[in-house]
Amino acid sequence: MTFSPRVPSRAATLTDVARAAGVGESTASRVLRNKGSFSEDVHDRVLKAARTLNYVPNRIAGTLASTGSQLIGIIIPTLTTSVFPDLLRGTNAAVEAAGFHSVIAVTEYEAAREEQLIESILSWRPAGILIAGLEHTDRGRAMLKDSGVRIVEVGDIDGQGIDIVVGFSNYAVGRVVAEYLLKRKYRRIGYVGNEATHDLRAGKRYKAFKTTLAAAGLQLMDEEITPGLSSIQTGRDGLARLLKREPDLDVVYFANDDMAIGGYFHCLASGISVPDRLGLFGHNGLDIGRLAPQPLSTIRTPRGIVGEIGAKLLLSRAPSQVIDLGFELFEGMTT
Amino acid sequence: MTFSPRVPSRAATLTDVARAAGVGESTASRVLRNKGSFSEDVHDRVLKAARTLNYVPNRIAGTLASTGSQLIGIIIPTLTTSVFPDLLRGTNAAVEAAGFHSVIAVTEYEAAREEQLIESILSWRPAGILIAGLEHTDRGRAMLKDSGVRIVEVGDIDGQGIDIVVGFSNYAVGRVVAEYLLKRKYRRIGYVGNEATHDLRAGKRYKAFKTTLAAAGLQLMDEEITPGLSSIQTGRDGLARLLKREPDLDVVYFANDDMAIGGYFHCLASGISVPDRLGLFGHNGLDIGRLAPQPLSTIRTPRGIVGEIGAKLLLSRAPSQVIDLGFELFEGMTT
DNA sequence: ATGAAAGCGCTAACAC
DNA sequence: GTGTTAGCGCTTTCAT
Repeated sequence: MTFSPRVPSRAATLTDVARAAGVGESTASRVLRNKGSFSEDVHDRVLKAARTLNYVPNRIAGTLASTGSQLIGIIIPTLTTSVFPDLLRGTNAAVEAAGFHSVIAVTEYEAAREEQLIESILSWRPAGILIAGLEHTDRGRAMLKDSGVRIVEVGDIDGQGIDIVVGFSNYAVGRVVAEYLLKRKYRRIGYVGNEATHDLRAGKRYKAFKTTLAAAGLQLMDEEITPGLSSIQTGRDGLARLLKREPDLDVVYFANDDMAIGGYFHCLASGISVPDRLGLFGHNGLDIGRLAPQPLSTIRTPRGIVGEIGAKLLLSRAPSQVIDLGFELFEGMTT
Repeated sequence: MTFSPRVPSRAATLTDVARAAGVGESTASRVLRNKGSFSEDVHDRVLKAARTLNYVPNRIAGTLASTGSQLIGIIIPTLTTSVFPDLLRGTNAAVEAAGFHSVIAVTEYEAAREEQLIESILSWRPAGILIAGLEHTDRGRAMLKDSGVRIVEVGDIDGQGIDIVVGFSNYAVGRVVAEYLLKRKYRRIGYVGNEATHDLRAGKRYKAFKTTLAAAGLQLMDEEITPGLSSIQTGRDGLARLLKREPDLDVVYFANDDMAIGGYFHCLASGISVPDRLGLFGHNGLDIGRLAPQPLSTIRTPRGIVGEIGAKLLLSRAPSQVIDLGFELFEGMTT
């Protein structure tokens, strides 16, 4: 029987590197972070020691010691539609370019879950938090505000922000869409959406849409609100039910492109001619709508840019502010 | 002039809570984590103190002290196609359900960047890492292996894994597609893809595809490899160039659905009848292809499930293993 | 059941 | 230019 030498399986620490290089810990730290001063010779020895020891710095410890994290919290409602991945793409580019990392959390559009995730993310002491929307629970909002870190709320500017707000006005969208449809002489107007509790931004568009119609002396002929998340399926089924009740509608406004495409499929399947017999209007400007046989009329939102600008401001010392990035009405072939 | 009492702006710490509750730090810690024993009375006092102080635990400190993080590192090539968000959706559900958080990093398909991100992610001492693909730089692979944490490689099972591998065989995909096209009597076959350096999985499909053709005594009539990332645009342009050289092709295999849809658009725009005059075959089973005027023939991959199972195994103590989740050939209307 | 004390691995003064 | 020292906020023995 032989004794095998005890091999330390734990990862190498700064202390190990310092010892191997024959210098003090702080010197090794300075070299590794390229901060402060040190001699050429020491520099080489430390780097060599780090390499041979396969040293990977422990940022957990570094963050604790310096009280300054390189983590950014990202809180979004869902990953099911491409809307938020598009946003993420923008944020991530900016975040990684700055040497930070994103910690993401998905609320599934549930307020209670959001509150819990805010606390959870905050417990990582991120350098900042980027969160979708302006509506949070009182406690959630209080935690964000009291956290002392930069907060960026994205995607919606209709309401009271905490620090920095980047997005566009969903009220304006609802109004613009209504005005457009009215201008195009549509009068028998329907709406297909999902419960506003699930998507507050869609609720704002809906509200402004109705208000604008009312100002023109019109009102929604009928609407179909489906519970749960929006999808191609719910859009398709929703339109079918709506038309069963009101076959004479001349246009339908959908809460988003997914549902609108679903509606479009219903029309294709039922032989309803678009846009002659029925016009369709969506929201978001997703690929799926742009690439449909007849490109979907919709509102194109600057999701990637919102994410990117949001992240950049998050990492900046800019003063609190609201940035309206606007949107674009795309007139496709469904209206 | 009055003195305002100095308000500590810093966040409350465990020490603050303990003091406010009139107990020791360790006792407060036990109560807050519901671990160990304490009296009913102490329990209430600590919780009340925590609430009134708006205490948010500092997991950075907690992790450092307990050497056990609640962070999972996720390393993926891109956020541009919906393939990886789909994956993410699966992982995130499992990760959050277990009370963990995902730290994501995007390599943009660059090996050097991946290596750098591996180190960067590792510096957060995650409980595990989920990474796309089996190919990494030597140093990247070494760092992963030596990290001591669970590593899950997803999306590809053709090669040597480090710990746990979840995905499907891209070689098998290439072979199955070739066999299918041959069975359908296609003989004048072309390929449109992007540089294999950018998407190694696509390269494997391509290779197996050619090998299978060769075994049947056939070879690719022509191919068009575009540099850079794949997109609808590159697929469209690629097919156009390919057909200019070889107008007599009867089917084209694309590296993925994005490119295939681009090719489909080229056909629509140029009056090329699909599939009579030219067949098109993609890969991934994206919505965009499923919802095209003529549903795209493609390979449907179980991305969400791969992510979910991968994450579950990541958090488990399961032994190292390879899990083949397979794929499905979807015969659409473009072949 | 509870508290004191010793770190976790690092950074940031502050000496030298 | 370099080393020593004192924490960062928490968890974890180990007494009591």
